Amino acid sequence: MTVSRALRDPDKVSAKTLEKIKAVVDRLGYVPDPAASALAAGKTNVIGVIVPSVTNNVFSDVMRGIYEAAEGSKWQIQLGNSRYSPLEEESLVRTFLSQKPAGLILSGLDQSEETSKLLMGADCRIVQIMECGPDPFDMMIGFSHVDASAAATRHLLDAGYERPGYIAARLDPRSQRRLAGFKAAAEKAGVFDPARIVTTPRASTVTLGCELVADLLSKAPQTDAILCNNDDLALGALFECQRRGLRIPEDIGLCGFNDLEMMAAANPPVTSVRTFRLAMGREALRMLTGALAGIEPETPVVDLGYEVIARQSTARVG
Amino acid sequence: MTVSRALRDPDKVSAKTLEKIKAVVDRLGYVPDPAASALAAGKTNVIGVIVPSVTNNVFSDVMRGIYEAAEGSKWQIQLGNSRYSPLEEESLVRTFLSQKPAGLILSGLDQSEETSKLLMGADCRIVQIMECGPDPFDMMIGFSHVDASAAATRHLLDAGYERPGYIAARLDPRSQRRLAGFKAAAEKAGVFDPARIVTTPRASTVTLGCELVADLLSKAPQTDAILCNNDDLALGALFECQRRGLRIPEDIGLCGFNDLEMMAAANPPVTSVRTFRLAMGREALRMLTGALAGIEPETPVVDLGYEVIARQSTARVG
DNA sequence: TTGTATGCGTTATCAT
DNA sequence: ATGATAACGCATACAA
Repeated sequence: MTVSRALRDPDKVSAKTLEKIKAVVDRLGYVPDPAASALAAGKTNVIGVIVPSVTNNVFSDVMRGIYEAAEGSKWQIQLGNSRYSPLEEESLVRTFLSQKPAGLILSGLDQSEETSKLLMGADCRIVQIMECGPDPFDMMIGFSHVDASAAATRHLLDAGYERPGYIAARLDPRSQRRLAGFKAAAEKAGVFDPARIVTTPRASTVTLGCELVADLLSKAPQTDAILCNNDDLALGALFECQRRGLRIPEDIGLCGFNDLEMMAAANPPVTSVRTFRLAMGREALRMLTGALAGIEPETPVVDLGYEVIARQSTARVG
Repeated sequence: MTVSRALRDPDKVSAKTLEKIKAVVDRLGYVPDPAASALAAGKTNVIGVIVPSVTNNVFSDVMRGIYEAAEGSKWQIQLGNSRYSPLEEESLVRTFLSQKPAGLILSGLDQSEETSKLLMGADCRIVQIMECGPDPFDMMIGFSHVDASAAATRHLLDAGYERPGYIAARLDPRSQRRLAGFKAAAEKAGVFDPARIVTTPRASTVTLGCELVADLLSKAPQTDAILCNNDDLALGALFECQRRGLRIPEDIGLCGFNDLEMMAAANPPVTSVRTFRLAMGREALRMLTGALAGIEPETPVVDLGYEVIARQSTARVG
């Protein structure tokens, strides 16, 4: 019993005993059994993280933030991949909950009915990431996708483009909200034309960016700017426009979303909407572990905002 | 006890009892406690995976392969991020082993002395991924980085380039072996010049690809082809060459490594060395779970090979 | 095929 | 500050 205390909370043991214990632990190479601990205590140091994709750059940055913030602490990150499927998400939540986790980090606002039920009854802290919305299960950190893409749209219009189009792949809930933001801003400016929207359920790739641009330009050749649902598509769009001899930004403007590192290095550099993915992961974990330590966040919902990074690809001359 | 059996091995229970049990399990929403199971059985269904980076595209593809192969099975994937640090790797191995995992998947051949000791004494199956080498702890699946980059180098020479350079970032063991492969092939052809090698300890980015090319061309302006340690650098190299008005492939040839999806979409399409990352993850998990089920692989070391995908960026005319 | 007794290694609780 | 006891929920070994 004293050993158990010494290892978990050294202050509760006299210095002398502590020393003795440490020596023996070292000599024997003793390592506590987490399973026995979990069984006896009825809880674990596991923090479950569920993301829709482990390949997508966006989520890998968030994951990195989470791992960095957890580094060296007692918290164990456990990663689940829902592959954009609400059913797989539900199954993962079930699995995680059976492990009596200390906390759960989920992506987005659109959990299924069943998942919501599980989460409401869950005896752990929860952080939703990637978006901001009105009704967090517990805590939330992200930004408004509608606002961010509306801002990007206005940037295109302010730059002098008059017939903006939109390309998107895999319409997950966040993509749909970005599309809605574009539509709202374009309608407000009186430049919305559904013929200039091209989408597909396929997953985003650079190649797909090329194809979507080809589609868009054949359907609506007058398009003079393209807002891309993410930077992979934007890179494809850049390549495809250049292959067609279109000058960027003179003939056509280009804007991405997320501001991956490559956008600044491109030729020409591509305008994008910066999002704070590393910080989001880091802060999500901090909110969670803080709450577990009894320190509640000032507000349950944290909006990290976004920033339109204007570059040459939308710097129309004249 | 019968319930325990029914849930783990339904065949050992009569159909009638099974049905009754299922009904009650459903009604009560019973979920077994993995901690209690681990404690009683002295083992778990956890498969620990340690990768050096969760951001790098290369590893995210491998991870995806692992997750896909584990989907729906009883095996629980647990991911650790060693951030290219042998010490963090050692700490992760220690943590994983305390959980009595069924298996471990590690990256590379270069575990520390201490890590090796831990692994030799470990009571679980082990798969090393990313590389092939002579002395697996247990099983191994990957390819030869030396051979792959030597093949890429020969491709450049066969295409008629005569003064190939090499750019690389973050010289982890695999990068070093790729550099060694380039050097060996270039020396063999009598075209090796250390002035045409530019490296940095910084992590690979597209922007860094631009900078390294700038460096290379200022140190060795006669360079007529660049072999890039990975595709991020290659993309940066593409942009930087184009910014400088160099024609690809006429003035300078370009070859990447890994064949990320974007290389085929680029303008011009960029030659790269294809590696089988998704398959590597998938097969690593299959080898592991197969072995756990008593089915040993035909050979402990599996070489997945590589393929030089020649594209326009090295199609020199004349 | 089903059930009983026992123990896994830790922690909560209470006592000293 | 330290220690004794019981309990956590499941699986092993064995019995019926």
